Amino acid sequence: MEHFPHTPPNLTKNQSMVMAALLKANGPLSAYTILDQLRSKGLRAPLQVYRALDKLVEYGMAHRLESMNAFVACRHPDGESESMVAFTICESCGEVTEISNDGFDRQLHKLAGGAGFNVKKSTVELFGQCEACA
Amino acid sequence: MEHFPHTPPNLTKNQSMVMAALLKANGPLSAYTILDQLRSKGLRAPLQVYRALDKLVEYGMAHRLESMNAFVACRHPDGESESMVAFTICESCGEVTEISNDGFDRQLHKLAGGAGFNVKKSTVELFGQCEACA
DNA sequence: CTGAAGATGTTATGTTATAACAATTAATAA
DNA sequence: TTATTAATTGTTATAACATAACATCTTCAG
Ligand SMILES: [Zn+2]
Ligand SMILES: [Zn+2]
Ligand SMILES: [Zn+2]
Ligand SMILES: [Zn+2]
Repeated sequence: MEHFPHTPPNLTKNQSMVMAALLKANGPLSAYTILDQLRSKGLRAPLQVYRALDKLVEYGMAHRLESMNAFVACRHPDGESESMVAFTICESCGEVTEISNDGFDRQLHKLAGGAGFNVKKSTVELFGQCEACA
Repeated sequence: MEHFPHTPPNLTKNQSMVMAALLKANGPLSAYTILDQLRSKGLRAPLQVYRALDKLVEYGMAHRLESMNAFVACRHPDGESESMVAFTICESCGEVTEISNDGFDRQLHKLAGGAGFNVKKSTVELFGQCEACA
């Protein structure tokens, strides 16, 4: 839910540094990995990273991968729905991609709705093999 | 994937104790909560619980909720598909339910397949309000 | 300017999970 | 049975992930 890619508010110093680290990474980063990368730029404590990540996730500029305790920059492909987000995580090469689809979003709400449940936020993480590794 | 509810192999002592703790709980339990409950029965270290949980998850008798770092007994409703599992997690009362659906499973594979991804295992966790709390 | 809200810095602590190794028990086969 | 192997258990220590609490500083509307 609340997925607003490509909508960068004015980021603070710490938020900018963390966002830059996520953008230049080729895959998900843990908060502590980010911290290590930014120690040379003055960051010293986990909280400085977690606070920045909280905001970036709130702004829709980053996502948390629950199954990996890690974070990625939003790579929302243009032309795809912004409704719901799913991630594919290749177990061979570690590549993570972000996909979404209106139809799937509706299916998901329908599935839950059938059980009387009103979905506000979803975590969908798919493990398997990417095209290159298959 | 590999969801085999109601297929209990012969469990070992620790596995049985952990499974019993999950079954009598009304919701998800963290490994450390399980440990505390089973200290009186002789368990002393986190690994004893984690090892049992690993097996129970492998057997399909329990599930790990990635977004909560917690575990639940499989409550797979009879008559539902065993293909893929989704969880609803009520943000008001904490109730967790397990649902699955063949159509949704196909949709999910199709969505990923469209991106060239072959899904082997999925994590779907839905947050919102249950019927009673809505 | 001034007060309120937000962001930062820092220390300490809480929570979740695994490494490494020794000992024991269960299953299998000669 | 007995040797061999595989699985499970027990234990200590440590790694990895996340937040509490509090003081300080910055931003910005009124
Ligand atoms: Zn995104
Ligand atoms: Zn791959
Ligand atoms: Zn189940
Ligand atoms: Zn509820």
